[in-house]
Amino acid sequence: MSLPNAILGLLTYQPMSGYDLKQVFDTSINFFWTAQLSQIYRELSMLEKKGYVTSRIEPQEGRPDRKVYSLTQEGNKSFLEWLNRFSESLLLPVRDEFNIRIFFGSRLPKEELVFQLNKYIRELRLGLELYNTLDNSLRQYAEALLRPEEEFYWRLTVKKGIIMAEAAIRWAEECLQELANSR
Amino acid sequence: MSLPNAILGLLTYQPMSGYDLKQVFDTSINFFWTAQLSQIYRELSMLEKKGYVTSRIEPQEGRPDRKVYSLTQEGNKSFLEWLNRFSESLLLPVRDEFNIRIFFGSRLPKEELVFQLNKYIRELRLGLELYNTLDNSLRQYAEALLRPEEEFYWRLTVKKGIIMAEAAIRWAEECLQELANSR
DNA sequence: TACAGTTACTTGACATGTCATATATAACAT
DNA sequence: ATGTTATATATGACATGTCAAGTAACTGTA
Repeated sequence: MSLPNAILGLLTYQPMSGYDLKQVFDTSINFFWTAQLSQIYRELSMLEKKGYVTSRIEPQEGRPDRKVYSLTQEGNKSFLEWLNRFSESLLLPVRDEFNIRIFFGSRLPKEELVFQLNKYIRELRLGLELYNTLDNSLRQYAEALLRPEEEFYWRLTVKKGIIMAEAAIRWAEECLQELANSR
Repeated sequence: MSLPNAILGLLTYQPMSGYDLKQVFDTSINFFWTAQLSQIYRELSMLEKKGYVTSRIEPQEGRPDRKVYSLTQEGNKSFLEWLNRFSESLLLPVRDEFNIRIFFGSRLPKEELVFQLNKYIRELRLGLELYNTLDNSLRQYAEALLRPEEEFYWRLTVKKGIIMAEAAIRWAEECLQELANSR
């Protein structure tokens, strides 16, 4: 139920096409809930069937016509209901494939584990850099979407990404330490 | 591809029924990769079709017969290949529904946000307690599965759970702080 | 004695997510 | 001239995950 509601939520800002939505996703929600274009298009047609959005074709010269979706009153109502209806448990099932490999770590050569842990750390550091540059451009993003009052909350979600990535780096470094000790 | 390989990995310890596998899951892998019984049964029959496991019916008195699955040589080979084939990117897409709601936080009453953040912290603390008691029982678990040499790696996965939960708690507390400041 | 809970296995429908491919045109670079 | 990237939408096959219910018989509790 997250993706359709994330889409409805973004459409509360302004009418957008599926392509537009993907752009906004990639610079915001994508960091904690990924969506592919194909999924967005599918959800949009399902939301239209339910009457939560309406579409309007905008002819364009030279490039394919835009299909712009707008939120309906029922769509807005449904979104706000979802937003206010926090699930029983706020802890969603974690899916961490990297941890599965660590779980079976005794079957891997230690050098391979050390190599992969270092690679993991490198990738997390790249992610951190991305979050930090994103953090700087948040204000412009808020202005572009005509939603300056959202900036505060967007900043909180970015902060979570940063804190979690830093924690994962610390964990991986401890793993390297313990692997070195156990040799 | 994670679930079938997690199952194959557990079957390297000893032959088990789907029900057994679920028990082991619930006390270990479930913390970073959840699986429902129905999923495990489905994967087992698919793995059998591929020739990665074989099954044998163990008649039981009084209760339904057990269908015990054993790893084949090809199954073991396939598992080890998967284990050694780390994916290009070690950072799987994160799915954090709680963060979606924070993203749209301006649409929620502040008291509701504060309430949910506190609930989030409480749940994470409960999770931490669980991890800590689990940590103490890891040795017995390792002995029960006749795999004392795995304990070291299992402990690393538990450590990740603890570190990540602690980080999430810190984030939520910072959110509460910032919400209080912004009032 | 009735009911709930546990052991054990299975199926079906559905929801969600991924990957590959298709169409079409403009702008830009090699 | 040719190829790549960006704009824009869409579909199909498949993989994966969730939810609900069904069968069957024992064990423990009220």
